[in-house]
Amino acid sequence: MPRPKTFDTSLALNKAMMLFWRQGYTRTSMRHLENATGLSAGSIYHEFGSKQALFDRALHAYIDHVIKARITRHLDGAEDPLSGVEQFMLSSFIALPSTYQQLSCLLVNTAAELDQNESRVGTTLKYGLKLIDDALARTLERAKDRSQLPKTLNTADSAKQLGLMLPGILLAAKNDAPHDVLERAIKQTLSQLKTPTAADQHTIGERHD
Amino acid sequence: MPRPKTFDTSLALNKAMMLFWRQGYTRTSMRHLENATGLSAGSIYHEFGSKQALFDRALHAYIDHVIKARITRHLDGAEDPLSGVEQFMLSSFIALPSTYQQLSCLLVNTAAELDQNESRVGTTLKYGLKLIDDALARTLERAKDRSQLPKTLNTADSAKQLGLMLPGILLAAKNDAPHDVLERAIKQTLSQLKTPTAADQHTIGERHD
DNA sequence: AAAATACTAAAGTGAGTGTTCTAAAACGTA
DNA sequence: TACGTTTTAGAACACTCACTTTAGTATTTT
Repeated sequence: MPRPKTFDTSLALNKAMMLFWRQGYTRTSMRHLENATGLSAGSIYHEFGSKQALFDRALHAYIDHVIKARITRHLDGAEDPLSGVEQFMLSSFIALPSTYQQLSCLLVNTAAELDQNESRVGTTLKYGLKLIDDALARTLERAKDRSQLPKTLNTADSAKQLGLMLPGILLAAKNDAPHDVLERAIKQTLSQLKTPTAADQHTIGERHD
Repeated sequence: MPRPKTFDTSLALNKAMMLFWRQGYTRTSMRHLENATGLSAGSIYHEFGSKQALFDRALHAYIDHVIKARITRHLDGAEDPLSGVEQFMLSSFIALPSTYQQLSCLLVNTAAELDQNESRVGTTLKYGLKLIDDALARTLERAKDRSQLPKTLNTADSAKQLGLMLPGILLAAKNDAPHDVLERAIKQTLSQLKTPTAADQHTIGERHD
């Protein structure tokens, strides 16, 4: 019986996500969001509740679309797991679709910008980061099965090691670091994983915290 | 002839630096800076010109005091260069003096928060990051001289590799990542450097960009 | 004492912030 | 046609922001 809504919620959410991605949370004002979504502030608050809640949903949308697509494409969907991992790492700062270029990563940006006491966004953030770590570990395990990596390698720790490099890579890329330097650091790390080390022997098995 | 100034500029700068370190640039208002320094807004503007200029000087102070102290203590001043590097990496998220605790790193925070077109702060930032990379490379080279690392190791690339991990480590620590996971990732990376890999052979010598 | 400089405190600038209110508009049903 | 309900745009709210101005006071030298 009531008046039906005239806009597409998920389309508006996507517009908001792109804006947050490009500008971060703080630098994006409600006026910007009004312009980007085509909605008025009233409608936005009616639909999403608050700027923070909208951001949380935008972050979720980012994880579900952008991150999961990259995981599927470069990791789980990779024919060759080890070069898939390399592609995944490289794709964090190059070879993005043209519209997404120079956008860094919303997850990393959020982790840096986030105020500790915004626990709602914090849990969404951790969910996204864990998604990446797990996918990396899964793919390293697959590489191990194919004897691309030594049997002694701790894949969970190695996945963490790679995951820890991503923020640094993105920040460096944002600050005009030459791409070949980043590329070399990634390739060096991966080639080190291929070589068995004494340290691996001490940390086989368990490790579930 | 005139009335001499009654406040200590470098002391006020240090107070401002601590505040920026704890809260970041955007979240620190002029009112906060007035309270922290004990100066009135008028005096601050007379002395430093603008909030941005004050931040730039605070960042310089951070580099010259905090960063250089850590480099001297853990890298250049280390008896054992390799374990010095390990201590340097670990000290980024633990074992800080109690007053500095939970403060992450102003350099990393700035790199993340920075708007690309603030070129003044951008150059200061690069200066600080290069300081770290160079010190790491220097110390790895020293470790190589003592046969702690293989002669084939490219120290510049390895320094970059370690430097790229720092932002990730700090962001992870800020987001409640368990310290032992971070510790293991660091130690694993270092033990990998000790093992010669095929990739090293291709990248010996040159590399000056 | 006069001149010059340093500093504080407060008010005020104009722009921008997230959020709420209001009232009109648009629909399905009675 | 009129009603109940929801959507919508836009004004308005109360506030903070960086920054400037002004007026007054303090401390020095000439």
